[in-house]
Amino acid sequence: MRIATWNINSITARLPRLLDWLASAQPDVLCLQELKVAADAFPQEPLRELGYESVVSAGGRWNGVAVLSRVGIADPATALPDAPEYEGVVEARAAAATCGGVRVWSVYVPNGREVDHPHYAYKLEWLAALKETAASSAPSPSPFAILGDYNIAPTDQDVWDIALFDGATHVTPAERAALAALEKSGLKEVYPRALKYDVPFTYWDYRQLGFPKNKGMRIDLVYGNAGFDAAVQDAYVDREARKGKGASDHAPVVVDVDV
DNA sequence: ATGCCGGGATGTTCCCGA
Repeated sequence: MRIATWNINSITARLPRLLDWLASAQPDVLCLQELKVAADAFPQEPLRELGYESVVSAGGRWNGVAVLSRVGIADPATALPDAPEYEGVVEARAAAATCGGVRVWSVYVPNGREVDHPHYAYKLEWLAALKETAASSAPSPSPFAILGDYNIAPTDQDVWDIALFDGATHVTPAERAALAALEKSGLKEVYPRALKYDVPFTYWDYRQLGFPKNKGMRIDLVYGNAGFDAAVQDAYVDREARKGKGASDHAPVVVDVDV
């Protein structure tokens, strides 16, 4: 089974590229983030024509996540249990489904903006809620994984120049401690192959030739429980999808599992 | 080569992303 995650930065703007990518990469399950679409504008029909059912948590202009599956959907969820609110709202940042026997979460972790911004405290609260979900599901003998845009670079090597991130979000000890907490809960990161260069970045800013100069970040991550990790056959970042006009600023992470 | 930001609403400007 092929499972992938991709921050597509607007499913409306990206629909032609999304449909092309589904047809060529042939994932069985795809976790999407940053849909930037209202629930009633989610493109169910063209996805259904390619054989995909969807669990959608749509937030309108911002956020929005989904799980697409062509191997069935059971026990759908459209929010993280005990998800914290931001400015009085539970944002559309998590969706889950059991697809072909694998429990899959698609998550869009809050950005944090600046370390002294309320959004950063919210980010850490959100990650604490995510850890609770991880801790309750990781012991399951069935494969379980949380895929998505974590907005955290796990190590200093996961950004193109750590010196430029002094005092910035995405690299702080507290954020990395949240990833360590997921591992303590029984999850392990699935590290993708690099198809080019040493570090498999997943995001490159649109500005200042970020992609051609490979000024990227590795922030789209896959964490799985023991059953999932044991089933992994291959994993890679499909940087081809970042090329050309009309690309998302993120590339998909693809994981092949033998389940 | 992959080429100098893009998306969407509050709309012709602003907020957000990381």
